[in-house]
Amino acid sequence: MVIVQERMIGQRPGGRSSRVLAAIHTAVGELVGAGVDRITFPVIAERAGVNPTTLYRRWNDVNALLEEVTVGALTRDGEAAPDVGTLEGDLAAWADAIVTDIARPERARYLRAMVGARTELVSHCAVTDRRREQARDVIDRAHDRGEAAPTEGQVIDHLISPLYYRVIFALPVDEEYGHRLVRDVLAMIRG
Amino acid sequence: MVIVQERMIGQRPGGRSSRVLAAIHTAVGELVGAGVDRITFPVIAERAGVNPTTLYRRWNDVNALLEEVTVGALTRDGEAAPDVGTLEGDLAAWADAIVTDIARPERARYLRAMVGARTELVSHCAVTDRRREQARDVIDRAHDRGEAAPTEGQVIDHLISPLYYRVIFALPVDEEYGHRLVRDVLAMIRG
DNA sequence: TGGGAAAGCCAATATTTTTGCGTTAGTGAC
DNA sequence: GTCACTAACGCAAAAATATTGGCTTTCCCA
Repeated sequence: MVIVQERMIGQRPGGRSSRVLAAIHTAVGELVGAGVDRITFPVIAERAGVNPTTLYRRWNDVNALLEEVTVGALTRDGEAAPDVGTLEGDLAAWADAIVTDIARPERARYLRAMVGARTELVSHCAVTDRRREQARDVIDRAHDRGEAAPTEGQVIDHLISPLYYRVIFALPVDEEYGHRLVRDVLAMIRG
Repeated sequence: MVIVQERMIGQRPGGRSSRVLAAIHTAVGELVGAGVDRITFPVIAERAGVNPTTLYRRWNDVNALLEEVTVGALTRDGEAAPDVGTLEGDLAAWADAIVTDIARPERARYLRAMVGARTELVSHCAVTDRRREQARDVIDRAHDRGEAAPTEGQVIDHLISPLYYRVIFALPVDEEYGHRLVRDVLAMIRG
């Protein structure tokens, strides 16, 4: 006589598992920050003091792990888009912040790894979701001041997309370029 | 007595080398087209009837080979941007062509692999250079007709970039989206 | 033709990935 | 508390992939 006990089969968030996960995330961050070129599971595992098998079991490949770390880091630091007082000023200052952020070599490494991890269509991109919220803020402030403003989609398509596109294809990005994009977006809403 | 003979030390375009190269390119194309998920050097080598070492010697990694194949394919099919008779019509038809092109799963696979291959800054992106030429054509035709037209850079930044951005991040793309981008670009030059 | 080197192949080695299975340690039930 | 259950980790062996040294083929040019 066997009684199959019905129980909540769930994850295990506490204790050792979380410690291991934290160690792995930290290790990845250190390696990427140090500019290590060959980031493999064995390398990460050694630095985290963990068995490589654990990594292979939990993630399909290195890119998937890098994506997870990236998303975690991006959702954690929730700085708001700068508030300068005008739409053009807000957009320009925000573009500057984005440029200095994504022009960092390790951020580029993360982004490219993320792209490699994608295999099938998704409805939204976690990495740029934060950007979407920030765009929302800037636009709302403009509306409150009675200024005409682009839509959220327009900001994503014509400011965020070109910037990320360039970083991903390893093309140079600077503040002047960001400002040009801002001018284009503003011209768009006057058209 | 040794005489170091000064000779053109160059590549070797003919004979076996070119046959091997062609076989490799073909093999990659077939594998990508067939949707094979794990494309490794041994797999490619077997299909091409070549020793894997040849691949390791010639390319640093699979992504580098995929990039080469991609660039070759893109520069080969040199269809011109459609000529409808108006700037808006040209841009819309061109956007449609791009959407149907890059929405294909194997193209997305190529693009993502390319991105993974990039490690250091480059001055231009071979894959989108063809797009730049096409943009140039559309803009020149508009100018010839006396129409106001965006700059080449604007077309790249606000039409090409958002489209590729979406494909790379595995976000859905359709013709309606392309048309929205075209409308934004046109609004921009009126602003 | 024939010298010289580019490009291939083969074989040995290193590294990474995969898999089966024993062990550790969170978690809920009592 | 302690017990049963099992998710998650570790270990070790095997498979696959990547790397490297040295030899052979075959283009290319004189």
